[in-house]
Amino acid sequence: MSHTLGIRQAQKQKTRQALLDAALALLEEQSLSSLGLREVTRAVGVAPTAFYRHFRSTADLGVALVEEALGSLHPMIRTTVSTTGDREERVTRTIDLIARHVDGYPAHVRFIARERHGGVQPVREAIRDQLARFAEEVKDELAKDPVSEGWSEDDLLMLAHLYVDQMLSTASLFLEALEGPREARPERTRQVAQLAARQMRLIGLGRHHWLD
Amino acid sequence: MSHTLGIRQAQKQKTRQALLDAALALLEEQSLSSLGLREVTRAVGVAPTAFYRHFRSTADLGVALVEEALGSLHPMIRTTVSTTGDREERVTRTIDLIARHVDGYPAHVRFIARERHGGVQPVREAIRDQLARFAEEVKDELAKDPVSEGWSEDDLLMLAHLYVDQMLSTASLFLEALEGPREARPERTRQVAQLAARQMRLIGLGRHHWLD
DNA sequence: AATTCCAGAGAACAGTTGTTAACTGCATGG
DNA sequence: CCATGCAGTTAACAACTGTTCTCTGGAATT
Repeated sequence: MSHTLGIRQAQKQKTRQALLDAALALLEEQSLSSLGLREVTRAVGVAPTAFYRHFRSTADLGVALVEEALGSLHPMIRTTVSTTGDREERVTRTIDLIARHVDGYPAHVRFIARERHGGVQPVREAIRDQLARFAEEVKDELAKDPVSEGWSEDDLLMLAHLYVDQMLSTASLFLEALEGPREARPERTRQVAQLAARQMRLIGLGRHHWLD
Repeated sequence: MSHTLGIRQAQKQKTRQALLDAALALLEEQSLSSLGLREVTRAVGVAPTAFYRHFRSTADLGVALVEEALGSLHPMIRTTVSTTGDREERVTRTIDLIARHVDGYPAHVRFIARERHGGVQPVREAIRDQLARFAEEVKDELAKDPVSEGWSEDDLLMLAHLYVDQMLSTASLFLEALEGPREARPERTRQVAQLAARQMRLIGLGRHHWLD
């Protein structure tokens, strides 16, 4: 199925990726709506006009970044929600996985948190769609759990959205800890993990008494 | 206590407010990090240099907008959380109050949601501080409730943050409904209210079984 | 009534932006 | 091997940006 790309296509994809990477780096200290096309090409070391060979506009590049940041996350979601072990263990495992992801891809996390309500409509929509897909997947996994017996489809989706929002909020807090003063980092990370654990535990409790 | 301002100070405050209003309007379709000082002064109808008489930079103006958008919200929070009535009633009353606020100040809500994780550090910090103050106030109100007997201070604050995040998320959803196609607006608003009600109900359930 | 103060105006600055057009050189397919 | 395609370059454009300095008119102070 996969076809070996010619030298030409390979080089094109390479600069395209360089543009995406440079943009992501520049977005650490600004929003997409203020990201200039020249700024990006300058960082890559390529002529401004080369940008148009890959993207119509910076908004278009933003949508591509959404794919990159969230597209590869689906398998992780599935495995996370459906991990075995007792309830407390699953909570800590989930939070640990989030922390690990933030550590590995901080720029991606920041981009999503920032542009989810950002000033560029197409990007907002792309993020909303991806998160809705996540919620659907979480819902499917929740449905398999015996605890969900008797739940309506609406209620399952409501809970799924709550979980997704919670995960994003937690990821954002981990990121803040990561950006804070170096010496306070471990302690702050611990605090965030503890807060997230309690909140997830409380939501889990509400879940178990939903049908009372 | 209040002193009648001279013509001079009054006129100054008037243009200052005009700058804030114009900025807020311009921020409906972009982020603060891309908002230009000339853009704002042009919208108001004053010379670009007049801007410096009121703000050091657009970031500075952003911080002022945070005060305007969130500063006046504290009394509302207090009265909301401490309203009487049975649990179901309190949930719907709270959500109704949020919806009303979004209706009345949509630009403020959008600004806070957008810049909370936005590209301008001082503004992010200002919003974080204000939200932390909100959480403290919610915590104080929660502590008065007999349900909170035996709760640790940490757990109360954890729940307070969960509620604050939930409120902001709900407000943002109401805003999206408000911005959507005119004909789908009532139905979409109803859906958001229903979703928020269920989520708050579930959190409330978790709260009541916290000490099991 | 004379003086000080200061919000806002005006002009100019160097530097930036997105977009256009015509080009070059090299990998590709006939 | 040669003709075509196309990623990236070069140059130029009008428009825009934040910031500085100088000036002005009228309110505030004395």
